[in-house]
Amino acid sequence: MNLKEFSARIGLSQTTVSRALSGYPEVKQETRERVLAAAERFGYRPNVSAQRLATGRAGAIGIVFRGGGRFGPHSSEFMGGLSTRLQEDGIDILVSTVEGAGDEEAAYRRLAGSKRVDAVVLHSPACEDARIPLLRTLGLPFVVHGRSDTALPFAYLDIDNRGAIAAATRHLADLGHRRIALINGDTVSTYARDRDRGYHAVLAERGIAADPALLGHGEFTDETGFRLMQAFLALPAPPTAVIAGSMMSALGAMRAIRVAGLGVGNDISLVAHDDVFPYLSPENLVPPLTTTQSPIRAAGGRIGDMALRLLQGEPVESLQEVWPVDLVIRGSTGPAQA
Amino acid sequence: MNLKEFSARIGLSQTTVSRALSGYPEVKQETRERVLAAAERFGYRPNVSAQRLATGRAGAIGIVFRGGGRFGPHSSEFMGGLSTRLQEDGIDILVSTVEGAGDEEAAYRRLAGSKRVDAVVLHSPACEDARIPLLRTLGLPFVVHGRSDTALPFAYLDIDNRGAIAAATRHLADLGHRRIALINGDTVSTYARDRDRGYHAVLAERGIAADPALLGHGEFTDETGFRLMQAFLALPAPPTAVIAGSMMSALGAMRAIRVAGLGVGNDISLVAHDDVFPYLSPENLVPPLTTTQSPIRAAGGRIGDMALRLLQGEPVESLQEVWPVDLVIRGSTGPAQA
DNA sequence: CTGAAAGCGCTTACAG
DNA sequence: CTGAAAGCGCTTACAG
Repeated sequence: MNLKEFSARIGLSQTTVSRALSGYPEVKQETRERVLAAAERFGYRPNVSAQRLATGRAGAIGIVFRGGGRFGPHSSEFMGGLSTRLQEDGIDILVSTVEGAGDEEAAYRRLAGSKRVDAVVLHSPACEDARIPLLRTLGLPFVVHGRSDTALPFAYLDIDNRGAIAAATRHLADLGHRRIALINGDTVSTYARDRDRGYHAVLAERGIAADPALLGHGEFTDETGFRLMQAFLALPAPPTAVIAGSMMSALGAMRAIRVAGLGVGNDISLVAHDDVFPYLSPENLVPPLTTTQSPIRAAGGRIGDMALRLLQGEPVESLQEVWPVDLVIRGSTGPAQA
Repeated sequence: MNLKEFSARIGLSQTTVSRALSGYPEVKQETRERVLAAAERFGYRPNVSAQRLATGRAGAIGIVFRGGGRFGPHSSEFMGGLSTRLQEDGIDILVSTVEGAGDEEAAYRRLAGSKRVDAVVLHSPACEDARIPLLRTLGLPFVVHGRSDTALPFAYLDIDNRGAIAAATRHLADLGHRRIALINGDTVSTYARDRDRGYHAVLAERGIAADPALLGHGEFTDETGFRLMQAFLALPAPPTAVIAGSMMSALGAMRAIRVAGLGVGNDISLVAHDDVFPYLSPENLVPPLTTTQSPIRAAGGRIGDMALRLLQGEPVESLQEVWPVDLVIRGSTGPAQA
């Protein structure tokens, strides 16, 4: 049933019915109620394609993932928060997957050109990210999950990566550790740079010489965590503590520690950054893991919120947030062994 | 730029331009090339909302998730495959999240009523799933990931859950195990029933009495795996082998085994069903895990394919597949200890 | 507060 | 092989 039929059936014009359904103020309360009740009864729902064409709004927000749709756990949790939030406002979320970074530009051009989305969420920004000027050129509004160094302001939500890793490093230094390793993410991302900075700042603050051999970069997987930790343990002077950038890396690191016949928490202290996955809790590990925690799911929800506000015309300057990160001390960190 | 402007610019009618761009056969080759080149040069792309309204096709496929968007790793991998495949054909994927099962019906009604999607993918079916008759009533085409007992045929792709767990159980029995535990998924799903069946069939075949205390059900999380395994180990006669329904459960089970001071592979054999996650490989665990493996990502891709074919009018009877599952033997399974 | 009608940007049956 | 025009199902400026 379409609007024409439906409005004929209830003896009102299409105009009035449309307005009643869309919540416009100029409809009499009684009329609105009648329309809503009838829509419910007849099961009438406006055709979204027609609405979108008529209003010029796509009613959707886009997000592009590299790696051919190999969503990691971080992306999934983030998406869960984002889509749940956007759904409240009836906004669809359009996921595009591309193979490499080179295809990403084409994806944005396509999204913008075909008016398929009203805005996009940009994630995993590099320190100087070419996608930001591109989106500006395309006139496609965007919210960044993370930060980037740019001349012009933009909407973003980031967590305090620097502060988080600084807190973790400081906690370990307080326990007497002097050889502290860091398993960080890929090298181009701003978040990895910020974490490196937090780490180095505290080392300097405590008069600990930074050893490049104790700093590793790689994907947030169990395997990378394992491999990097094994390399650390094979050093002439292995670390007595390690900070893992994610729960996945931490699982691998724990494994490497055990394989080496060492104990987590007594021989080697371990802190992980936890993005909070419902299926993997740090307090359930043995020993329970000390973490810096920040639910990436909540960040997804908040970014959905910000995207909506951006589309309502809020200036980007008021859409910039940095979330603090808590350090939660559990059993995996302890005094440095002599 | 819209079609009117664009076609005026290149001196052709909207009709011809539209046909050239959509690949209709009646356009002269030379004209088509001219149009495509011009579209590229001017950056013209048809407005998708207008296309959708004109054609009556939503150009999108829907999928509904329960649990408020708390996507587990299985959903994510599946979605990666699905969206990558659909994207090849320019079909969007529309994710709806609902809280509980009760809200799911409303979600389908909304998707169907507003013509937001052309078809949906139904997942995690129960043995008798009310959503199947509902979708049929709504006239919304669908492909099921999994199977369900229904009178009428429908399109589906499932893996051979029964055969997979039967193979795992048989492998353990061959190694001399007589007390084999199974950590299965939730109880209502068809896949869990099929796995139970495969397990029980082999126990019967080998003359092993089934002990209900060795059969556990729950979410595929690290925590559930841990909890169930601890319960098994606390039995008067604990199992010497265990089959975990997912890699997540297996991680938890391994942890429980270690916490009990036992070794995986020597004291307790472990087989896991592996849906293949890029960030967690069974061969990287210590010991490497024996698994029944079936990439859920590939299943997502294939289901995208089937959905497309369904929309092209292929009969559901030709859209029914059951994938065999391989048993890959690694170090986590060994001879039963006396 | 309500309605007639134009317009959103496409596709496609029909005519040539 | 190409084009003029109707139609997809809404929204909304304008008029009353």
